Amino acid sequence: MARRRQAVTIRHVAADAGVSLQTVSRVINKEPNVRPEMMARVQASIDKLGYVPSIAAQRMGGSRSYLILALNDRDRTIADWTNRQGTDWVDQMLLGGMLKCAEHGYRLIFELVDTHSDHIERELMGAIAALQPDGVLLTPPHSDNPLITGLLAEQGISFARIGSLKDGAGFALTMGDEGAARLATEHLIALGHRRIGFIAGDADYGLSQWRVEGWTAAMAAAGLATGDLLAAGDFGYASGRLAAERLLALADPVTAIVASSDQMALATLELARARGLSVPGDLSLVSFDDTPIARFAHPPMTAVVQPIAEVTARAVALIIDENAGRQTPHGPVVVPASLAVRGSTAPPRPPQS
Amino acid sequence: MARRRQAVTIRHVAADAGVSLQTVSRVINKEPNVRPEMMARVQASIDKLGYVPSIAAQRMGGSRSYLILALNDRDRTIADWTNRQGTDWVDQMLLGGMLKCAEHGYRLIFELVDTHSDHIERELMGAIAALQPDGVLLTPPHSDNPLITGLLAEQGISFARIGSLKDGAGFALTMGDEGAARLATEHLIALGHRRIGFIAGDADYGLSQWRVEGWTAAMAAAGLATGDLLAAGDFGYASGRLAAERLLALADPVTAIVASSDQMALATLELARARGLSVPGDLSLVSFDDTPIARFAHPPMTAVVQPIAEVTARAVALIIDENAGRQTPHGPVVVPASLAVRGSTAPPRPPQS
DNA sequence: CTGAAAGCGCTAACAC
DNA sequence: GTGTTAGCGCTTTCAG
Repeated sequence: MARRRQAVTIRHVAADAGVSLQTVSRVINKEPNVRPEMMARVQASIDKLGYVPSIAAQRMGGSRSYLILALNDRDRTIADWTNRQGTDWVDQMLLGGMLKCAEHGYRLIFELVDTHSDHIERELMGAIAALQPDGVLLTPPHSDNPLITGLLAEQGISFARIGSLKDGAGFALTMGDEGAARLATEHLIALGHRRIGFIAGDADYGLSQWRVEGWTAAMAAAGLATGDLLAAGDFGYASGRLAAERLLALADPVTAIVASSDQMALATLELARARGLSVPGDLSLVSFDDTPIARFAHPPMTAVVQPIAEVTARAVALIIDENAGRQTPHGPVVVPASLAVRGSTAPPRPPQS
Repeated sequence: MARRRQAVTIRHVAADAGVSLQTVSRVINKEPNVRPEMMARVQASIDKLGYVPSIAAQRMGGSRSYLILALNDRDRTIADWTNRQGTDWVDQMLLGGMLKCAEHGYRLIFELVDTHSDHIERELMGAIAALQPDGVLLTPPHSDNPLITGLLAEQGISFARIGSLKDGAGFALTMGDEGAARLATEHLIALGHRRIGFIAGDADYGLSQWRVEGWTAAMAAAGLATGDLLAAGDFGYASGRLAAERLLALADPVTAIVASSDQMALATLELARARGLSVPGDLSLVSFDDTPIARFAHPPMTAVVQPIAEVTARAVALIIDENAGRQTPHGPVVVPASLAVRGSTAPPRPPQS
C-alpha cells in the first residue's frame, strides 16, 4: 500500500489563489478580518480544486477535531442489537446527531462503554486520547455518572447529558419525563379510570423517578390514591411481567397501567391476554418509548413518543455552539415527549353493582 | 476553551522507559525488530502512564488513520429512521462492524451519500479528504457503482462491496441471495405448493436478480412452471401491494408467495387479509430480511434471515488484513442467509375437485 | 536492533 | 488585513 497523502492541501489552494496559507485557513474557518474579495478569490480556488481540509491535520494544528463522541451503554446496546426487537434508540440518535453534525462539518462517532465496570475511566480516557473529540454525548445511565462527567469537565471537553436534570458541568437535556408521565396518566383519567397502576423503570436511571412523580402528581391532582399502585421494574420484559402480576392481583384491581418501557408494557399485555383480560376492554395500557414493538402490538399501544432524534440534535447544536464560543443557555433543555393515542386505551368497564 | 493537547504523548513514554520515540512507536505498532525485554519495558511504561496514541497524529505521520467508513444510501436510510418501522440494517452493521473494528483499534464511521446525485464523486472525495479512511464499506446500491468503486480503487483505498459479486477492485461479499431464495422456495415446495409466486426487489440492486434466479432454479428443479408467477417490486410497501394484487388475480392463483423484502411481504399479508384470505391457510408467505415487522406480524413471518452483522464483520476484517499486508482471499466471500420458519407458511389447502 | 532527523497538513501566535 | 514562524504527535526515512 503506497503512502497515501492528501491529494490537494491548503498549500495548493494558497498557491492557486496567490495568498498565504494563513489566509486560506482563515477562509476555511470563517474567521473575521478577511476582505470579502480576498475571501471570494480563495473560496473560488477551494471550489475549483475541490479542497477539503483534513480533520486529522486540523486537530494537530489547532484545538478542534470536529469529532463528537456519542457514548452508549455497551451491554444494553449490544443486547438490543442482538435481540433484533426493533429498538431504535441508536438509529434515532444517529438521525438527529449525524445530520446536525453534518450541517456544521462535524462527524459523530459512536462508542460503547461499560457502565458497571471499574475501568470506565480508563476506557473513556482511551477514547478521548485517541480521538480528542470536541464534545461528548452522554446517554442514560452515563449522564449522571460523576466519574464520567468529572473526567470530561476536568479535560475541558464540552458534553451533553441526555436524560439528566442535575446542575453542574455539561448541558442537561431531557424529554420532559415527568410531564410525559402526567400526560399519559391524565389521558387515562380523562377516559374515566380511577385505579391506574404504574410500573417504574430501573432506579439507576434518574428519569425513572421523574416518571413516577409525573404519575403521582396527575393522580393527586385528580384526587386519586396511589398507595399500592406503584410497582418496581427495570425496563426489561421479565420485570414488567412481575410488576403486572402484582398490580393485577390487587384486591381492588387496576383498570389501567402505565409502564415505563415498551418491553414492560408488552409483558403486561401478554400477561393480561393469558389471564383472559381484554385490552383495552378490561385493562388499558400506556407504554413509554414507542419503539416498533409497541406500534406493532395487538392492539397497537398508546405510547409516549420520545423525541430522541430531536433531543440529540439539540445536544449536538449546544456542543458546537459552545465550541464556537457562542452563547449557550443555562438551565436544562427540555424537548417534551408527546402521547400517541392508539388502541390500547379505552374507558373502563362500567362498575358492576 | 483552552487549547487542548494530548495529556500523555509518545514522548512521555519514551522518557519514562528511557528509550527513543522510535522504539515506542515500534512497540505500539507491533513491528518486528524489537527485543522482547525492550518491548516489555516500553509496554510497562505505556500501561503505567495510560498512554493511547492520538489517531490524528498517527494519520499525520504515517499512512494509517485507523478509520473505516461505512457508506449507506442517504434517502433510504433516513426514510427508514424516520418511519421507525424497526428496520435494523444500520444497527446490524454497527454490531458487526464496530465490534470488529474495536478488536483491532479501528473505528467505524457512518456516512450517508446520495445514490442518484451527480455529485456523488464530490461528496465521496470530500469524505475521503476529510477523514482519510483506511477502508470503506459499500452497501447496496453503492457496491456496484463504478463511479464509487473506480474512485476508491484509484485512491488506493481498501474497500468491501457488500451485496456484490462482480470482479474487480475491492472485496465482494454476499449473503448468498440465490441460495436463500432457493431455500425459501424449496421450503414451500416441500410443503406441497406448486403455484409459488415471487415478488422481486428493486432492479437497481444486483441481489434482486440473484434472488429471482434462486427461485427460478428451485422451481425448475421441481419441474414447476414460473411463467406468470414473477412480479416486479422495489422493496417498498406500495410496490409489494401492487405485485401481490397481480399474483392473487391470476386465473390459476398462487398458493404461496416469496417476497424480496419484509415490507413487500407485509403488504401482501395485509392484502390477503383484506381479501378474506387466511395466512397460511389460503396463502403461504415468506419474506426476506427478517426485520421486526416480519417477526411481529400476525402470523409471524417465515423469513430469510440476513446475517448482516456477520458479513459486515467479515468485510471489516478483510480491510484490516489488507491494510496490515496480510494475505486476503480472492473470490467473493459468501456468508449464507438462513431461513426462520414461522407461522406464515403451511401446506396448501387440498385441491377441490 | 536502535536512534536521530525530517516532515505530514494545519493553526496559534506573532509580526508586518 | 495579511504573511511568517513554529510547532502539534506521530511515523518514515536513513544512520549507526
